[in-house]
Amino acid sequence: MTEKERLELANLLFPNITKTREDYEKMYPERDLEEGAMVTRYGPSPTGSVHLGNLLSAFADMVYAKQTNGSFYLRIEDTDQKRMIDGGIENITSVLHDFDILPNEGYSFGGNYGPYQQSKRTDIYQAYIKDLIKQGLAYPCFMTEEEQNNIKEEQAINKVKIGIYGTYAVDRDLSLEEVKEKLANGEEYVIRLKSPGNANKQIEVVDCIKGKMKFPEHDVDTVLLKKDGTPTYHFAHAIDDHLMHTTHVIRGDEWVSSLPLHIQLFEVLGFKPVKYAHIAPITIKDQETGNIRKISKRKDPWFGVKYYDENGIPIEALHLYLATITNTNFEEWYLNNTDKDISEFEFSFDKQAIGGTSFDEAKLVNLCKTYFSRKSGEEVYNETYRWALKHDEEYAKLLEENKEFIIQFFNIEKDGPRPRKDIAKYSDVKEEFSYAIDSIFKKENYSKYDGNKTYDVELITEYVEQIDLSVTNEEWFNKTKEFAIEHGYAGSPKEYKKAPEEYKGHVGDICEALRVMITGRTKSPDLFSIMKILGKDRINNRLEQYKEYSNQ
RNA sequence: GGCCUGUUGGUGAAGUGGCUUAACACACUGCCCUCUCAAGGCAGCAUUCACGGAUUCGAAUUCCGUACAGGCUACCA
Repeated sequence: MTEKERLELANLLFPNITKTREDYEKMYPERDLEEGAMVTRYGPSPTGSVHLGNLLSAFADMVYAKQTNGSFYLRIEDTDQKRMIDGGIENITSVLHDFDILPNEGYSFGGNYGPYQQSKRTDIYQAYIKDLIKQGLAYPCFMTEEEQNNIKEEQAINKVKIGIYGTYAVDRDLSLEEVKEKLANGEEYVIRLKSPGNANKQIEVVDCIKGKMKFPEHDVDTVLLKKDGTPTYHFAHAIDDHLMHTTHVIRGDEWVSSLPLHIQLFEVLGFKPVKYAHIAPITIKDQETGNIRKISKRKDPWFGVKYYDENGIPIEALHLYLATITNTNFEEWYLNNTDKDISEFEFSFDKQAIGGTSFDEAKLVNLCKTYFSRKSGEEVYNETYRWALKHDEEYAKLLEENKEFIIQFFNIEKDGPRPRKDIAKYSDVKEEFSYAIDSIFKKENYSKYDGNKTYDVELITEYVEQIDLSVTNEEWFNKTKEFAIEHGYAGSPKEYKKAPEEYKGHVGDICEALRVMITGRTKSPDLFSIMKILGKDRINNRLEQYKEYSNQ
């Protein structure tokens, strides 16, 4: 086709597209950002629910843009209208809000490079397609599904690469007359790239995470515009990331094999290339098969994003976990920088795992515990309260009524250099501090404590009668020792071990009895602190309850 | 079938040719501390980096082959 014929074809195919690519280039000028600033984007497709993997890539997008004073934007990739699900878009934005992974630009966040929704950009894509046709770099293809399937079969039999390329691309060099005829017949068509590549040549690609990779050049005439006039992912990616001036495309690993196509597309379109960073999928070792597999919604509850909220895993702790997946050296840094915020850590692509990143639940739990241990009692209260409001209204109400009182419990052993690590989730708090609120204690009582041991209530009652709650912890313990010795118990476990037959037990046993009667559990934070907060009346009340319980 | 990528302990992993008799963390086991837990301290936990070969004075690190795993091979993203 001559240049003139191509122009005619372009106008024939896209009569309503009046804006040119030059118009769009002017509309979306280069961003005014400082040197090294990264522009990243999260480009979900509203075809299913958000999962951990999505969160991970969005998190990485956010973190890199933030630390370079760049921009992180949200773009809805909804070119496949068939697979759209109801509420899909709303779900994406609400998850980003819930998990505090907030773009500073994009769909529902504003910005100058919109619309940030691909289904609203059809005219833009078509303007570029029209230009490509004018230049002879793309062409309409009228092949039917059947014709394509036949080619596929033939290729499979001959064991050659599958796809429309080279001599298989039969509509590549149709004359203008032929095209007009097919159009007149009402034949449907797609627009394909007239790939200039040669598969015998190699290209080297540098990925920010994976490093150097070699591929054969892309030579398939990939579909750019579908029958319905909407772009394929590949084409939309090239146009959008160029026009929105993305500097780093951070996306899932499943895209690496499209890299030769994407690079070619940028070349053909005359765009400045973007940098790519491909994140390995989150994997898990299957308990049954022992194989490493992609994390799955069915088998792994942590995969779904709801899990974190429902179980009361703090968002910040999840960020911590995402950070440890994103950069392998983050974990050590966090452990050694107890007073620093996650934003002070410098993320870098070469500290990112190349292979699959395995999900380690035990590590998540531990991270959560560390997170809680660094929070003050007041903070624990506020966050737990917020969570309970949504998931356990009854408890929220109790927290509200007992606010100042329960914060005292949350603060036990918090001031030292080695804070307690006993809570991992908000949902643990109610159980862990069940002794702090009378009404909960009454209900739960000693039901959770199913030890066979019975304790001497008379002895403990006598002990409580003489107790002085105004003294220091040390004085208290010395008194307790004295009391133990007076009543035939050893003053320390060591002494007891030396001659067990001489004693009824040791101080620890008295404390244990006391602990069980007061808290209903054999483990608790510092006993004396609990007693001080509870006060004598409550303690006596618990003793009464224990009597009733043990008489049953 | 073709094209890519990966494979270090129970787990997550550090490591990019000699400083590695493989860091660190989680888990586990034992001891210590101790009123119970938790935390903390100490010790133990891969003589070896999927396997085979090559290069080198020297390899977990480079190259080739094999096995296994994952991804892509759509008018889905």
